[in-house]
Amino acid sequence: MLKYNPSEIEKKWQRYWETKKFYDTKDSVEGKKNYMLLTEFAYPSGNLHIGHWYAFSLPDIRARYLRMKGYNVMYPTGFDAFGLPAENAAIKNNIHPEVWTKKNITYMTKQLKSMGATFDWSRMVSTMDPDYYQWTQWMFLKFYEKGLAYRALTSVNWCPKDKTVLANEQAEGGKCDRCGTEVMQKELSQWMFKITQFADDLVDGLKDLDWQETAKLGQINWIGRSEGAEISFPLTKKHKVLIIHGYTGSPDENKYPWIKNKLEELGYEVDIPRLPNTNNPDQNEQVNYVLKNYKIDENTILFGHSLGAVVALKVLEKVGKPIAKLVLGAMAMDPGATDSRLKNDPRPNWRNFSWDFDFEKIKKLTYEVVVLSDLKERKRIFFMKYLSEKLSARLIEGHSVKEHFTGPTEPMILNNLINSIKVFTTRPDTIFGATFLVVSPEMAQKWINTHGDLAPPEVKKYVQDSLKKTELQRQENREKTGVDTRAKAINPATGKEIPIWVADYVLGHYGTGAIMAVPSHDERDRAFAEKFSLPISDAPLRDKSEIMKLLKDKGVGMPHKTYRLHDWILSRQRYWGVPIPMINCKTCGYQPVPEKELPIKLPPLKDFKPADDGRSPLAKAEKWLKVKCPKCGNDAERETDTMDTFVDSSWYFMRYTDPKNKKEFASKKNMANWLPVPMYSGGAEHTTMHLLYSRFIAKALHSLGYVDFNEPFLSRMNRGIILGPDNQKMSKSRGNVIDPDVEVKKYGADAVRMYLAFMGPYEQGGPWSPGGINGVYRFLNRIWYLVSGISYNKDKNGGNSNEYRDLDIAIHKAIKNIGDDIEKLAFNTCVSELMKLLNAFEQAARDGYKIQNTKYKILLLLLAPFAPHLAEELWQTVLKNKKSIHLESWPEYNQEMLSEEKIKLVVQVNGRLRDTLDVKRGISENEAKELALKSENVKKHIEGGVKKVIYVKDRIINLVVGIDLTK
RNA sequence: GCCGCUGUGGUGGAAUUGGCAGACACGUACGACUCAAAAUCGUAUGGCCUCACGGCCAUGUCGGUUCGACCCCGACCAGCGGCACCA
Repeated sequence: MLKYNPSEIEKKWQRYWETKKFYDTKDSVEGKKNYMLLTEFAYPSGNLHIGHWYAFSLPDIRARYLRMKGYNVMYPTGFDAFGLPAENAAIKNNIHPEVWTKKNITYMTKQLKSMGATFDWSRMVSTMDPDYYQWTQWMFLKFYEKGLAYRALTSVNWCPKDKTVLANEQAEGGKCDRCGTEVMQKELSQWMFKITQFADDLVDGLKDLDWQETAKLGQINWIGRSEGAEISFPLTKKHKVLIIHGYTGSPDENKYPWIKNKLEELGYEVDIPRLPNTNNPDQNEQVNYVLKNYKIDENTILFGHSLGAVVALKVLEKVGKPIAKLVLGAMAMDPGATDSRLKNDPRPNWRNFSWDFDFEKIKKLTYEVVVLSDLKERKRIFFMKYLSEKLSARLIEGHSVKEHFTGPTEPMILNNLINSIKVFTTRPDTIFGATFLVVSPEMAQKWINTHGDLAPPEVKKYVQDSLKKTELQRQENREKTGVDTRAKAINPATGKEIPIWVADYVLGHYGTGAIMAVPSHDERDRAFAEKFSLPISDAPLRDKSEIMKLLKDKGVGMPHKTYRLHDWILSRQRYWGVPIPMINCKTCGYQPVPEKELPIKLPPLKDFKPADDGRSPLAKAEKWLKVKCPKCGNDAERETDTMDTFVDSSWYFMRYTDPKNKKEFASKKNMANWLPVPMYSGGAEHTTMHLLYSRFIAKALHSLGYVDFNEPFLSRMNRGIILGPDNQKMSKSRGNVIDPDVEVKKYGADAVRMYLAFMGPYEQGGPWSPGGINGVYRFLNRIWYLVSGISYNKDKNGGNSNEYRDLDIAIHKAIKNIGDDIEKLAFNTCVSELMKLLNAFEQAARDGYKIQNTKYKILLLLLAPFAPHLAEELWQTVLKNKKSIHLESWPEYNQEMLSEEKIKLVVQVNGRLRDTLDVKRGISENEAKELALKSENVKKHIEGGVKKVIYVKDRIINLVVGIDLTK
């Protein structure tokens, strides 16, 4: 008898399966349902670790099982090939990232093949392949077209060591997640994806997904939706409001008298110039009229409505001095661009209005710009968005407003005219206890930018100092700091005047960047109030909806949602990534690369180290860099930043469905064959990154009509982590690393796979136990000897089915339980079942039964997904089957076999076990009672007399004695 | 601080979801084989009392609901994870 030699048989069968292309998946197969089993593809770090085995070999059990159940199963894999570690390793070893990465891919492919998994290598994708990243670039362009990708100046996480920007998700706890260096805040212009546009959908969409609760909650926490209200606290400083009416308008027109009246009630001074020639306006004439007759300074709030907004912008541009606030309501559009009504307007002066503004200049002249959209015409909304982007303005979309703001009362305008500090709160019901306001240093800085002269020096100093600090430094010091701005606001609920402070415990990037402080209800506010002796009010709570109604009626508060989630900053100042397909032209600004020029290939570069000025190494690729502007044809430069690799990896599963497509990232038809992914397993560390990004990309593509699904992953299993034998995280320094190659050499791939399956629940992981894998290895040996020890044609006497009944029952139970448990991904209990089944076989053999060939076959079929090599070897070599075991069907179980005729009935007295009876299945309560009462041990315990009998058929009979049931 | 998860033998873990707690393994002890060891096979293995039949205790702690609770409810303790000066 030959010994079980895994390394020999495993190589043999791996070659056999590969040559026969067993696992190259067809797009569809007649009569079979498609099933894509997705696991996160690997980063080509250079070596497979035990975690990879856990990630890939366990889902493979399910893949093999589903194949046997008749599915057309795709089990794809690939490589997430771009990224920082490749570049760092490359720099360290003085080898090109591409060479390094390709070498790793080759080596890891070999390692992956040693698992004996059913990977479909014909569909392998690698994100560094231009055929792949051309579509990553294409998606960027499509997103750019629709405003889902944009460039903006933001405060970003900057790693001084890696010299690159990091997403919030990559800078958790204020440390770079690659190198651990403390992250700094830096103001940079970056490309971003508008993931916040889908924030609600990303939260609400989870409801219908079959994901682990922990994964769902992780995302919900990360998105951090808070529902509350945005409330305006008017400043006590009385401003002058200058209202510029629109085309054919006048100070007497609809809402103006009402607004004027209301503002004056609040103590504002209001001017509404009666503009000359309102029915046939001339821009210069109107602008000059305003400039001549009205004083405009830092106390002025300027409001322009419709065509008046155009006048207002020109007025401000000409004044050239800061004003308090600029409000543009329902602004008329550039006639050349969109509005045919204007274009065809017969009045020549109208058309001669200039829409050419120096937006940068205007931005610097205002502390705050608000754009009010009337939300009635789509073109107009588009223009309002454009305008608010140009001016970095708050865009307020009107709800239930009169068309073009022509109602006799317009609270939305009034509310936004008042110069106020807006706060976000989840507790509007505490507003009566709000005794001061606190603004963040970021918000204060904006105000200082335009009104620097007015700010007290200690405020300037405090703001400067705190903005220098990193996020981490600001959070380290929990002791409250802050200064009084000396400005005052009115609490709109109490009407009382309250101070405004600036303090760094208020964050600039959350909510409005300012809070109403309620020391009586908020610990932080209390600590602050106590430290600086600010008033604390014990005003009682009010009913939330009552408060909201009050604030709404006053026009100072609206329900509002805020998110912790920020837009996805995807620019990376790095070489080893996908170039962002944009061109920067001095005259035309950023222009998209024409689609037909894709892919923009990463230029070969010898020196790919990041520059000290923070510019991407791509800036050194001079030939590549210099291009013509696609719009004006003048000299221009390519964008030198590359994309965050999470962009690459957020759509790779779509490519699996159509990996060779040259015309699309994947055809809708092919995607329909496989997507959305029914089952995705991977690491819990990706909950708030990869999984969230992928969901966003899918939703964005869906909204643009390129994919038919809105959620990419219907179910998700986060797998656990394999720890070292010492129950600690594996690490070289601890010396507790288990090398899968070593284990495979010692015990074989089958044993490694099966032990990983056996060690515990998949979502839990656990410590690697050398004894544990040895136990599994022993089990495989026992199978080997059991099956290869049989001799044929000796089962002639085995026809007596009664003799085989115990074994048959064990077999049928195993078929059912293993199938059920694989479906549940409860691999550990599957292995237990297989062990029990082997015990039953061995018991039968020990009892002298001759075991039929067909029974061994079932044993091997059940084993096949778990130990595919051993099962194949015994199936073909020992049992002499011509066809591979992996082309066989999963065996059927016989329901009758599962319900044994004889069962053990548990007899309890007062719920305590007193005896077990061997009885026939299905006996009646009376029969059971009679039998139970005969039991000697039961008799001893029922002396008080049986008061009540609980009978659960085929399970238990419980005799209740001496308990007063009337109580 | 908020949210969530988990507590079962010496160890990893089972338990048909309210019906025999500890399946299946690891480990340990003893035995068989062996000159011996390893490997393999067999027996035992939650604790306490008992020669035994059997009994009592036992699923983090305390209490409750129930004929009956690892499972449901309440309070607490411990560990892990996510978020965190997020208003």
